[in-house]
Amino acid sequence: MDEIAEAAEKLKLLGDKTRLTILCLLKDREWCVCELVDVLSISQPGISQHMRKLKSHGIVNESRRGQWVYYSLRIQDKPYIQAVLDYMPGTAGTLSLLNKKEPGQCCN
Amino acid sequence: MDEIAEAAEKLKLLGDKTRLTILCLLKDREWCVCELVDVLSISQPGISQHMRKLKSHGIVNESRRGQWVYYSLRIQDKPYIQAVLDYMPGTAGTLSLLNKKEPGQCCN
DNA sequence: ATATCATATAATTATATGCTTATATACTTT
DNA sequence: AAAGTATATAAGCATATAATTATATGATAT
Repeated sequence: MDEIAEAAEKLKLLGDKTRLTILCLLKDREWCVCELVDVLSISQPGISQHMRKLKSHGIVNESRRGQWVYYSLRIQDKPYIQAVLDYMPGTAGTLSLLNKKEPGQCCN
Repeated sequence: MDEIAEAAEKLKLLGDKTRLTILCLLKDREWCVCELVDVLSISQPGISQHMRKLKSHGIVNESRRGQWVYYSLRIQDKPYIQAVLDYMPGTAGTLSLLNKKEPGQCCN
């Protein structure tokens, strides 16, 4: 697959409101699935499926700790994704767009 | 629509191989529809529909001159789109990915 | 006016996408 | 081992998307 096709595939992943929101939340810290469920208006399997796509394209890291699964950004080697996220709100700004507070203690 | 939703909508436009290729071709000069048809493996109505989407989101300018319609980038005010395209090939590199030469004199 | 060329729109179709509910897997605690 | 909690997978459905073909619009030239 050529350079353009590969970039298009990644950009398509960013081109979904829910996924882009997740990536914005991940800008400042890792999040576990239960926290994302708390904050986004979508079911747990919905979150899970989005994370699988992001993971399969190498955009997030997965880390199982105890019964929880934490996701974090993995975009050091993906400059144009970094560039996009640089122009997007971080955790706090995204939460306020969602009219949500930092999720409580669902995982610890 | 909030900031994230709006960005997602624009990124979705970039997340299609054909459209992203068109934007890469437009990096260095304007192109008319007939040239794009020459170079991309897609029908003329296909091109037309992609250009309409790009135009309706303000990503390209349209300029009718004679019987031809020329499109050019309009991304000065869209920094993250600029950033993405900065990492993508320009006209020449894109043509070589497509195994095509500069289109001949279809419009003049 | 008519013919020709360039582009746009409409209608259709096949496929992809995002979501939901139901169920399975994995880990932890008792 | 059994129950409880967190996450993942599967199946199904509704909508969106990108392509095609057919047709309409618009501009130019004879």
